[in-house]
Order: sequence, then structure tokens, then C-alpha cells
Amino acid sequence: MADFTKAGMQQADRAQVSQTIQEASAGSKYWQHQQQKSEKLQQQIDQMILKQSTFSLEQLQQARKLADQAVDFWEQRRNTDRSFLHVDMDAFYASVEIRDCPELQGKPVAVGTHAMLATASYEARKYGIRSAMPGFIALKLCPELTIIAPNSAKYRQVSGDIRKIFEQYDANCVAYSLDEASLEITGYLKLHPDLNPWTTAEQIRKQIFDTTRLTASVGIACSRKLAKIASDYNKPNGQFQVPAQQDEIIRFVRALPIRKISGIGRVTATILQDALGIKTVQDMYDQRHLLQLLFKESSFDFFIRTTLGISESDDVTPRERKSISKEHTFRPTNDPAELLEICSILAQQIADILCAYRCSAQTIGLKLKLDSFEIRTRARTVYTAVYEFEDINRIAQQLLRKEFPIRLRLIGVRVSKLQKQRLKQTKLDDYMILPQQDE
DNA sequence: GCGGATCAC
DNA sequence: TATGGTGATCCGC
Repeated sequence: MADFTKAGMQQADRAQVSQTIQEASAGSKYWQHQQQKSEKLQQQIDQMILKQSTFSLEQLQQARKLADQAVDFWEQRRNTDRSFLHVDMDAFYASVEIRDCPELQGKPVAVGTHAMLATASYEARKYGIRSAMPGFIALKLCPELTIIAPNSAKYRQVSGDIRKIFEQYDANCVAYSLDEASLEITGYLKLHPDLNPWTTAEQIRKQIFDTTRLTASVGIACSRKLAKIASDYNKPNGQFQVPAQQDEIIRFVRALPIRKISGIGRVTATILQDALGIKTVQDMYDQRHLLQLLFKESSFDFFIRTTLGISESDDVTPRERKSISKEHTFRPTNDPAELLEICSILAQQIADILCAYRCSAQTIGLKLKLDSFEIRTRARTVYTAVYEFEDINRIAQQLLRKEFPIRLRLIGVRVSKLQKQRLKQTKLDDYMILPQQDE
């Protein structure tokens, strides 16, 4: 249940932490729902084990051949010529709060709410506290823990400051979140022959500290994905370089537990481990024939590339948003009026955002989390795109009404199939030359 | 196109 | 007492 893969967790007393979490959870509706999910997962694993036992020797040999072909295919596309840095701020939100409140120096600190923590300081991680843990459980693990409500505006400010630094190195740097970014420094290094990736990383970390008084960790590699993994290797306040050589790259990735790979989450890791005995990337490579037989081609390809340390594409493709959503958790209720009211508030928020973006949407979706934590989604696509509150609210409420009677703890409203909204005719238009509208 | 699931942060 | 919010993607229908 507990996840010890995060940096800084090695010191926690795992058994003690697991037991405390267990005691805090056991019997709750959340826990019951988790139990159900894990039973389902176990069935899926049993099925997979059963299926394995049916493979003939020929099938296995053929699969191995196909897997080796895939290895060759990707190996031919390996490119080690580019240089990337992945910069990751250390315990970002918590570090900002501690910086701004020296009282907290050296104390366990977390940022979040009693319901959910976003970040835990390294001091707090020693107690087994981590992000995505409810605050009330964290307090059981460490009663002295200070929980601070998130100050998003402040984090955005700092995030903007470090972004300015990144842009000095790569005008097209990619921000993954407020505290993480990927930089290509291939061009920068060409312009500065006296520098190399390692010294550049040192320089950036110093620059970040000088302007924010915060520390960052940096991964250095010939692909964005490897750089990201490497940034976790010497955390906090450290850096690690994966040499840009095929054999070194393979040695590096094969030693990793699969859970360190971005894209392999808790569920996939459990399936791979319990059904196929795959714990590390080396195991993944050794079992490539089974992966070929048991998974869809796209998953299989992802696994093969993972074992080689080859990422799909490192090009920056400026992608536009595909959906906008608002959701809210509340004290569970089955009162239709109350539920419709919450739905309507969310619809209004969505309408406001659509308005700000000058967008309309063709699909309106509803997300419902039952009192039991079961999640349901409902959606409806309309012929002509909508953007006004009245339209969005009407459709969302229709979808909601169909589910009555129901007891909910969360409602979400989402719009997708977004399109740039046609400019509305106004009197002003008579005096303006409007850009040609597509369609 | 819809709904369930998974994942990252 | 009590387990979040946003956006993306994939799979099977």
C-alpha cells in the first residue's frame, strides 16, 4: 500500500509507517473501495498468469524473435547527439514555505490540506510522509508536522522566476509543472565551447539558488526522458549525468526498478511484478517475449523502448489544450437541489474559462464520485458547439438528473472538442476589418 | 463517440 | 471526522 519509491524515504521505518497508515484507513469507505480495486487487479493478474501457461514453445520463440526485431528497430533510431537537462525543484512548495518562515527550518513541513498533501519536506519524509497522502494520516505519523495551506500565487511567481533562467539556456524549454522543466542545451553548448553539460547544470543550479534561495536537482542525458529519470538520482540538491553512450545508457536504465520509469504507475508495476516477476528494467528486457504476447503493440513498444533508454520524440510540439474541467469534492449528499446547484456553479466556472479563452466546446462531460468512491463519467456531444453558461449548465444538469437518485461526494464538469469561438457580430464590427473565419 | 482506467504532478 | 484537482491517453466497446 505505502509507496517507498520516492527520494528521501529510505530512512522511514517501513513496517511502522505501513501499520500506522493501515490503522488510520482500515474500514473507511475509501479503504473498502481500494480493497475492491485491488481484488479486481488480482483477478486480472491471475488471468494473465493463466494465459502465460497456455503459450507453446513455438509461440514463445516467435515472440522472442519479434521482440528482438523491435529492439533492432528502435536501436537503429537511437540518437545520442543532443543534450538535455531536466531541472526539478526539491520539495518545491514546502521549500518555498520554509524559506519564507525560518521558524520552520529543520522541522517536518508539508503543504496541502487535512485531506491531501501536495508536498512534504525532506524532514517530513523521514516519517514516511509524502505527497498525495491525506494530512490527517500524516499527522498520525508525525504529530509535530506543520501543514501549510498552499499559496499557489507564490509558487507561480517563483516558477516564473526560474523559467526566466531556463529561457537563457533554451528559449523553447518545456515546463512540465510549476517545479519541473526540460531544457535542450545542445545549441547553448555550441555557443559556449568552454562549457559542458555538467558545468552548465552546476551553473543553472547556482543561478536558481542565487535568485530564489531554493535548491534544485538536475538530470543530464541525451534524451528528455533519461534526463528526467536522472534528475531523481541525486536528489535533493544534486545532479547526475547519464553518459551519451549506448552501453552506458543501457547499464543505467536496466538497473532501475520499473516504478522509476515515467509512465509506469502503481497498477502497471503491480501487474508486471506479480504476473511476470518483473521488478527491474533488466527483468523487463529478459521477459520481452512475454510482453510481446500479453500486451498491445503500443504498450509493448513502450516497454521495449524503456529497456533501451530510447524516448519516442524529444521535439517540442506546442500542443493546445484539448479539454477544460472543474471538479469539486464536498460532504456526501443525495439532495438533488444541492447536487444540481454544485453542478451549476461548476458549469458557470467552465463558461467563464471558455469565455476567457474565446473557445466553444462540442462535448460536455460529467464526472461523479459516489459516496462509495466509485467514479462514473457521462458525456454528451452536441451538433453545434456551445460556450454560454445556460447551454453548458442545461446539458450538464440533464446528464446529472439521469443518475438520480444518487449520493455523491464529488461532481466534475468537463468540456472537450474545443474550437476557437466565432467572433460575435457587434455594431463595432461594422468599423473593423475582421479576420477571415475558417470553416 | 462513450465510459472505465491509468498516469503525472 | 477525514483520502484533491486538472489534463492527457489508451482500451474495449
